Amino acid sequence: MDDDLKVLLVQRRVEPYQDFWSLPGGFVHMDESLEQAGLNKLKEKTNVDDIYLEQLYTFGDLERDPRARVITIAYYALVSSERFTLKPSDAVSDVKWHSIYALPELAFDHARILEYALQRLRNKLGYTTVGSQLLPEKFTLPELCSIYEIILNKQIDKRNFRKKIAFLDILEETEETTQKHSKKPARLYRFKQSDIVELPQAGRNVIQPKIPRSLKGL
Amino acid sequence: MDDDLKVLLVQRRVEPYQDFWSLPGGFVHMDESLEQAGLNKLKEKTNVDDIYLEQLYTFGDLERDPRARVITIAYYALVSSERFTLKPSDAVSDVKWHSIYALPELAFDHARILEYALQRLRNKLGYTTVGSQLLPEKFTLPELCSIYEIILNKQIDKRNFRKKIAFLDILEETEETTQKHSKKPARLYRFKQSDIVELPQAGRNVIQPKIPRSLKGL
DNA sequence: CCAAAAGTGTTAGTGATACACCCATGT
DNA sequence: ACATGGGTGTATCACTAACACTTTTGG
Repeated sequence: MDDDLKVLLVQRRVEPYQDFWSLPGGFVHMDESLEQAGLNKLKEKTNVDDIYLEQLYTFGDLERDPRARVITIAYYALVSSERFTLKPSDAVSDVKWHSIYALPELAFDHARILEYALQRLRNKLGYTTVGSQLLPEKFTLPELCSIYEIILNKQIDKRNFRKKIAFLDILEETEETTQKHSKKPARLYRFKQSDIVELPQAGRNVIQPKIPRSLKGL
Repeated sequence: MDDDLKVLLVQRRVEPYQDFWSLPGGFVHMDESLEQAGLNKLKEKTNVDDIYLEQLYTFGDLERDPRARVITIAYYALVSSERFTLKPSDAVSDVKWHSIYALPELAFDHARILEYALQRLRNKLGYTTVGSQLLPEKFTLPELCSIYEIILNKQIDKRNFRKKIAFLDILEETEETTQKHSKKPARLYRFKQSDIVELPQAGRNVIQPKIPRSLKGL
């Protein structure tokens, strides 16, 4: 919880794009499912398993890698960075979290992949409970709200937010409140279902960027 | 235009799944982009090029094909079936359009792929102009409406539909009307932009299944 | 007692749905 | 003249967005 949306990047030790930052990845083995392969790659660089990966898109343009034709099946996941202890592997010189709003220049077409991922994440936020991945089991409503604010990169009205969440009926109150936050204590909540669920139609578009009527002429 | 949503399937001549119907496909060559590969495969079986393909999803489970590990990068497209003349290739015994609402048993995990595709298509219909792919350049509003009805598999109120379309401001009137449809002639329209565009936020959910409030508890 | 964050309701506007009749043509 | 499909308007309801003050705690 440090109020930023970050991406895990690894720094390349070898050409091409030596010293550039890139998305962690590797080859899919014959005996791994795609998702399992993603999990394995991730485990090599970090210490997390038991994490929800979602397939993003498959990138297969011919010029993606100057050395050879490479097809990348991109996955993404959300985690609290607290759950990680990074461990650089041999092939890379460094592994680090980077704010998605202040990225270095990336290797290959990885900037494009990230852009696509961010867009997807923002959409998903509107009709699923993906946000749950970024919080501990129990959390406060202001914390949940700030997940939305950080990912959507805009301010959200907290009264409307609370109303919407209440209507969606996806949380349950606990008896506990925060302490020592040096301010007024906040009630802790937990998700009724721990996995990511689709919101009912009526409750979609939880919070989405407002687009003025005048743009209708698209 | 025969009032049904159909899928192009090929019948397998060889094991496994001999005589089963399956989605057309093939291997991606080293020097083809993924989309180009899709177009090429399609061209082998039909006679269309110049068609908009969209990547659906990449399926990579280990048990998909009993012979070997196969990763399938699925694409889908929409076309008026009139634009096609089918030409069976050597590897298959037949190529045919099948109503998506009355499919035979399919080879491999192709039923699942199709299900996924239909779901995606229905969603896209709500916030893009994909439907345009299924119509000739000039078409009537009832025709456009029936595209929605067929794909969503439900009735749509034509007054609300016309209102919504007008508001979206994506069509332009032509001077022409239909003739000889043996009934009252209908005005012909055309899309202002010939490609698929995203609808403005305000105009999304053109037509979507109504979900009663009482389901809010997901 | 002051600063900081938590918590709480109402109103106005906009988009969605439901619904029934007249019109133009071909036969 | 009639059958068929094209075309049109209104009223209600539900969701969204905007907005300001009080409460609780720690220092």
